[in-house]
Amino acid sequence: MKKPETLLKRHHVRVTNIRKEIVAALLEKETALSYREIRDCICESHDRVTVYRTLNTFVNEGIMHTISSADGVVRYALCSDGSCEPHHHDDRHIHFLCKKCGRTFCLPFRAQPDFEIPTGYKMDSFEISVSGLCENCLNPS
Amino acid sequence: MKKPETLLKRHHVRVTNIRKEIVAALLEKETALSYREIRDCICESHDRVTVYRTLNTFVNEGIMHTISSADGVVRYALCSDGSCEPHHHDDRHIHFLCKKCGRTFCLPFRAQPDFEIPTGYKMDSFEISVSGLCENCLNPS
DNA sequence: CTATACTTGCAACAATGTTGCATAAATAAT
DNA sequence: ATTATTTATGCAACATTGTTGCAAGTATAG
Ligand SMILES: [Mn+2]
Ligand SMILES: [Mn+2]
Ligand SMILES: [Zn+2]
Ligand SMILES: [Zn+2]
Repeated sequence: MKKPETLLKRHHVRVTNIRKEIVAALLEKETALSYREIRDCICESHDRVTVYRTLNTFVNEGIMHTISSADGVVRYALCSDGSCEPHHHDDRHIHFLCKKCGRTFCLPFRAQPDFEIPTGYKMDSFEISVSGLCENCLNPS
Repeated sequence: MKKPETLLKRHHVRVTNIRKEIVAALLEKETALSYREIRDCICESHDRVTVYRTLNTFVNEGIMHTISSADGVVRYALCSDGSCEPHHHDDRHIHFLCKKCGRTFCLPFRAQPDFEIPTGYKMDSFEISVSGLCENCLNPS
């Protein structure tokens, strides 16, 4: 388990309470979280605006990336070590939305499929969102 | 070129002005449109709420489906004939977002790739969003 | 043509997200 | 350790998206 402070320093951003709290929430839950969920994990006294600004900073600095699911909710997930440079998110991994518990996971990188896209179109990057049942919901222990 | 009225009747929804205008806009542009873009295509006097309710009706009746892109904007696209049943959108096609012109296209169905997802997860459905350059922007005529 | 079922517009509300500006806090410099 | 500088925060205000309840209007079936 990594310390939020270490992570922030490694990315050369100032260490503040709200930043530590938000990173801690993401590290603890181990899933992607929406603004609302993040809000519910941190001290209530922080202003909404500060939360949004913090999340924007994290995305810009390559600390987190956003995931916009089919349900229209934007979620934030920690970038795995070294996978995201500032302003250059590496999107080679797949996102998984569990239909039962509603949690969103970044799946570990696996072999990527090839696509057939029509002639005339040029592909730069792609994103794959899978939905179904997560480990926990499929095999409740 | 199909008539909006025909399309609405085939789906057993009442034919009203706003419905004809919205379907006409989608048929004409041949791309997915956001609420904002749709609003700019139709008569200004229609109420916002009616636009949203119309779009919801269309999605529920299988006339359109939504696309939530990486930019967080929800777009609406006509379902190709027979591809969508009410409440049961067929998501076998790929969505393409052009980085230059910003337009979103539903690509015609092609062979689908296989995914490797980690053991323990069960996949129900998936969605693929590709971004890059569209026909028009790649080969300006 | 009339009855009825559905659609519309309006008012009100809630959530998300942004900007400008003064104050406060974190870090760098002394 | 103290001060100076840079950056972050809180507050007010605003814009946009999206929803609901309700009364009035309209499309369609009979
Ligand atoms: Mn991810
Ligand atoms: Mn589509
Ligand atoms: Zn689950
Ligand atoms: Zn284009």
